Amino acid sequence: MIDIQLLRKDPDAVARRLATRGAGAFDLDRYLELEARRKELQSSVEQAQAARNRLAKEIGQAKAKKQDAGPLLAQAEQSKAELEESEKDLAFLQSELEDFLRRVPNLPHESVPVGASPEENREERRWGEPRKFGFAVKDHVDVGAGLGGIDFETAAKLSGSRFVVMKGALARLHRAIVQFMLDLHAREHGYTEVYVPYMVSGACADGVSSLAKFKDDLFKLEGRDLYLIPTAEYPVTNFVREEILASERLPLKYVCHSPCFRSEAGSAGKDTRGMIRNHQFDKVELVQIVHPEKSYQVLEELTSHAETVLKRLELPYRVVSLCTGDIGFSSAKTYDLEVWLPSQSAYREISSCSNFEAFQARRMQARWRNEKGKPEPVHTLNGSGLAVGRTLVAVLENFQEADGSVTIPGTLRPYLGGQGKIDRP
RNA sequence: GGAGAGAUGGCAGAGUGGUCGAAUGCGGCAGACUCGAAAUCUGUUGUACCCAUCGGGUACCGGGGGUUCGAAUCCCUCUCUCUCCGCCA
Repeated sequence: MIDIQLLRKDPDAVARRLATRGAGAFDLDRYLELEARRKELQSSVEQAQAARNRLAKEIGQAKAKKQDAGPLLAQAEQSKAELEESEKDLAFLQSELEDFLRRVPNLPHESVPVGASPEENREERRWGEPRKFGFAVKDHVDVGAGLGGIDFETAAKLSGSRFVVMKGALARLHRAIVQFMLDLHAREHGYTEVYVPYMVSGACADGVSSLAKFKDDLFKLEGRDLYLIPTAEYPVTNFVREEILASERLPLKYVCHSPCFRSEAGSAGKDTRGMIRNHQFDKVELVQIVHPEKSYQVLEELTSHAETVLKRLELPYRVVSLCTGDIGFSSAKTYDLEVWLPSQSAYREISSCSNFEAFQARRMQARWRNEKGKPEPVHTLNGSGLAVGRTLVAVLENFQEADGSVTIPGTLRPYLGGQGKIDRP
């Protein structure tokens, strides 16, 4: 949630900043109306409650002194129904306001480029030189099929479209990529490796994003309040939900490998071929819980941790700062890492690194105790480090050879028993 | 899946209808004593919200609902934890 104090103090400024995300991000008039009604009703309810409490106390005292409490009792009974009525009204109004506020996206950071669509994202830097191929490049589907290791027909038979079966050397390569990423972040970047549930409650889902707005993107378990995680961010960030952390426990740095499940409800016809956009894919996720004043420095660090994966794998990429119209619901600022895919002659997203500031922390009630001993929301960040399926795609495409084999990047070879190349079976 | 027990503040643990936001102990913080520390003593120590200048008020004893003038305390329900039985990778 956005900062309610800020919203009360200067609703116009909040509305102006949210407008940079696009029309309809925030209905200022609706907010002002709800808030005005809430204030008035809450004051009157609390005054009535105070009167009731006073009266109840007097009745208790009268009874203790064996005095006649009859008149007081009659008086109390009389005002009861009226109070109950307005308490109900207030509860309804408060939940209405809460629902409204939970649907409001985060305020973009001032450094985020203002723009309506991905075309207005800002390229920050490039790394690596796309390789010149002396032959016609194949995409990862054809490379994988040629090696007999990627099988979409079997996957479709089992589960429909947007799933994959991997076999043999390619299944091993997939696993090697996971191991390499986990080891890199745990050993060199100081993250603690964690294993987590792949299903979380609706409350956890609403802690990191808006369940009301995005439930169609998730797979839900029939008849239960459980959702398959679309990213390890969901369980891992919620580690600190409803906690008040001692200052010295920060920062918390977690790295987590998990499968991710996405319905891809709005993606009909998009990236239908191959492993780019599947219902199930693996990802190694980086999550940090930090002091508020450190979060922008940490965003740069976390992004560089994800970049290190691409550098070690010798995959050319660029870093893009998403514009106000393209950043996610909860994010204040996001860098996308885009890897070079020769078959598309384009950079494609392989990681997304975001600072959510206190937005998720307020939704989750995740706080730390500041120097004055007061609880205040932590800042949360996460980034893919990286999406495993897309990394496999990038390796297959960038390291393919004219004879159909694939050279294995040096950094992965220790994870494959020293194997330097994947050949036709 | 069946039977039983339980869930109270940072932790332990009392409290079975009225002055309980909650005893007591531990821990934390501040002070006294000390050259300093330990020990001891004294004080203090939950969260959110509302109105307001000081200050006052409301809510919260696992979640939700109910009974009552009044609920940590009584009733219903859900969740979780523990013990025993069954099943099982």
